[in-house]
Parts: sequence; C-alpha cells; structure tokens
Amino acid sequence: MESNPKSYHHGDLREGLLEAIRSLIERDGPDKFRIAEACRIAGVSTAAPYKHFSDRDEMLRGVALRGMMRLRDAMRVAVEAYPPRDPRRVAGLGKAYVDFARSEPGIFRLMFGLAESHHSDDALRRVSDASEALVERVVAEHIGADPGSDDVRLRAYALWCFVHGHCFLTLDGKVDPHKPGVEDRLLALVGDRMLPAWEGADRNPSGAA
Amino acid sequence: MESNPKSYHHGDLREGLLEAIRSLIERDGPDKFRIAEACRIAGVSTAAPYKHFSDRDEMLRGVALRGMMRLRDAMRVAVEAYPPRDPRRVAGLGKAYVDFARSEPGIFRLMFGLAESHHSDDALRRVSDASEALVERVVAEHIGADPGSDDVRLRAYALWCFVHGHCFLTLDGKVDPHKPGVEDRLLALVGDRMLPAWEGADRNPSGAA
DNA sequence: CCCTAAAGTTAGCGTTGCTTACATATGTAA
DNA sequence: TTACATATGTAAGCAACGCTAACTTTAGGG
Repeated sequence: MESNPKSYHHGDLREGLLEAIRSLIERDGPDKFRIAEACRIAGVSTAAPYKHFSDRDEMLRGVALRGMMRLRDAMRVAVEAYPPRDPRRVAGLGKAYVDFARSEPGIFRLMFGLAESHHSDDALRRVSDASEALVERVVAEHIGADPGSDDVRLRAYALWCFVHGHCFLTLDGKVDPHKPGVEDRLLALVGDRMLPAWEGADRNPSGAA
Repeated sequence: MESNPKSYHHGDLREGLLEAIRSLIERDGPDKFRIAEACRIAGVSTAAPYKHFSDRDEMLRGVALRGMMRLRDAMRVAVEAYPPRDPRRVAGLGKAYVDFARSEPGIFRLMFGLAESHHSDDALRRVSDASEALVERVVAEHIGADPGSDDVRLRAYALWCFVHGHCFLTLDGKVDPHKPGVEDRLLALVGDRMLPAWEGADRNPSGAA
C-alpha cells in the first residue's frame, strides 16, 4: 500500500490525485483544470481517477473538503496561540483566515464557490460548522457571554462577515497589495471601534430597532 | 436593425445572447451553462455568437459587466432615496447590495468569481470603481469628512467588507433564510455600534495599534 | 495456491467549444 | 436600379475533454 512509483498500483492514488488537482486549481482555477493533466502528474492513465471518484464534481468537492480542513486547523492553531480573553486571540483568528485566503486563493474561491454542495455534502458542512463553532467560542470568551446565545452567534457572524468580505475583496484586487499599511489600519479600526464597543454593551436583548 | 424574429438577421443578437446566457447562468451556474442552449433560446445557430464574442470567456465577461451595471444603478437609486447624512442612506446602500446578491445569486457569484478579469478588463474595472466611489461618497457625507481622505476610504472599505461578506455567507447558506430577524438584528448591530462609533471619533490619524 | 476483488490500462464514444467555408442581408455610391 | 463591400447569419466538421466499457494486473485471504 505504499506509494511506490515503479509498481503497477499507485499506492494512494486518491490522495495523490487530490494534491495534483489542488495544485492545478491553484494555477488555472476550478473550471479550467484538466483531469488528464492531473493524471499525468500522478503518473496514471486518464481513466484511473474514476476508480476513486464518480465524476469531476466529486474531485472538486474532495479538494474543497481538504481545504476546509486546512483552514479549520489554521484557525485552531491561531486561537491556541493566545490565552482566552486576550484581544490578540480574536485578531489572530481573523489573520489566520485572511492568510489562508491569500496563500491559497484558488482553493479559497473553490470552497465558497460551490453553490449547492454546501447543503448536499455532509462532510463539507461538518468541517464548515466546526470553524463556525470555533469563531463563536472565541467571541463568547472575549465578551464573556454564553457561547450558545443568540447574541454571541450574531456578533460572531458579524465578525465573520467582515473578515470574509475582506478576503474576497483583496482576492479581487479591490485593495492595493502594495499598500501594506491598509490592512493594519483596517484591523486597528475594527479592533479599536468594533470589539471594545461590544464589551459590556447590549448584553440585554432590548428590542430597540 | 430591429429585433424581427422572422428575418435572417437577428437585429441585436449580442444583447439577446447576453440575456439568454444570463438566465442560463442563473439557472445552472457560470461553468455549467452551454453556449448551444443560449443559441437555441436566441434562435440562431451555434456559430452565430462568434460573430460578436471571441470566445466563451468574453461572453461571461459581458454578462458580468451588465450585472455590475445593474448593481451600480441599484446602489445609486438606493442612495438617492434619502437625503445626505440620513442614516437610512447608508443602510439603504447596504440593503441594495444584499438585495442584488439575493435576487441574482448566480450573476453575483460570477461578478466576483472572475479572478483575473478584474485587472485585465477595463470596462469591468470602471463600473466597479464607480460603485466604490459611490460608497466612499456616502460614507464621507455621513461622517462629514473629505471624500478623498484615507480615513474615509478606509471606513468605506470596512463597510463594504462587512456587507460583501454577508452576501457571500448568505449565498452559501451560512445564515438561515427562515430566520428573517437575523438580518435586521445584524443591521441594527452595525448601525447602532459601528456607525455611531465612527462619528467624530478617530478623526486624527493616531498611530495607536 | 487459487480465486475474488481492487485498481490499473487501452480504446473509444458523445458532447462541447470553436473554426472554416459559404450564404444572405444591409448600406453606400455610381 | 445595380454593383460592390461589409456585416451577420448557416452548415459542416475538427480537436479536446469528460466519461465509459472491456480487459489486465496486482494484492490479499481462504
């Protein structure tokens, strides 16, 4: 079962293909990559992938899933770098998200470009939900509230919206990459205005519009 | 030059194809739509499109451009619904953005999924820049600052990040559509915490981290 | 030591984007 | 009107790609 290049059997063709496809998507985009080229990289014939994947979409979902896992892991590592209630914990979480989008823009686009797969594929949803739960946990600790409360979920979602939007806009070139100060000032704006404004405020669910 | 269905010439095949492709993208997605089907809808042969577009990508860019224009126009209409410095102006701007993403999710994804086209296609960038300028103008009026200042641009960008992220996350089903109260509370959170916190604060660019 | 199943290969089919060569309509000028 | 150039359509077909069918090779268990 090892990955011997000489043997008739690849050893772990599924993982080998996923890695090949990942690199090709990063180079050409999700709808441009060719299966035949991934086969050539993995060193197999063009029919081999169909022993492991039903079709092209399943390959894409496999690559997206592994990307979701890497993002989730990166967020976990970033969170554990600082103790609870440390402001750098929230900032680090956002930074990990942005760093991932910057380092793997093609996969990031793929992950959030699969329109219907999020609802149908259970594995994708599970990993995505884990990341969401992590954000909620960190926000809950930060503002000292119950992790499951609607208030925390809403604020975590708001933070996620902000970071997620920033990722897509930077990927689309809406912010100049040759102006490194912008991102720092942006983080400072959110960190100084948004997060402190939350602390101890609106703890009661007042129905004010 | 009229669009007579009986005549040999279509009349305005370019626009007819763009509309047909738009509807197909909305139904099947940007990478799934087939040119032949758009031709059937427009009532021409499969070779006809290539008299107006060089290739598939140019058709997609054409559809994306018209989408950008619709979004820009919707934002303009929303802005003009309220006088300057009215808080509903900023809220309406964001709402127009979200409404567009909800009503045309396929085109919205297409518009922000074209990775390199934003840099290469001048027409796309021009319309996108116009929308960006509009956001900056409204934010500048709202906080009573100079439209071209770095401060305004940063705050406008922060607002855009937030709204843009919310659009993508709702499209990906990250927020339950059967909970209409969520969006209102989200807008209230941003409106009550974020925007008022901006007014008259941090007008001086202090270097505090 | 076979026998089964897993995992690979080769050949080829159908679809699809796109091109080439040809046909038809439109606008302009003699 | 007629002649011509150009724009815009059709028909036929090529090449590439996803995918399948039938066959071959290896791994592993009784």
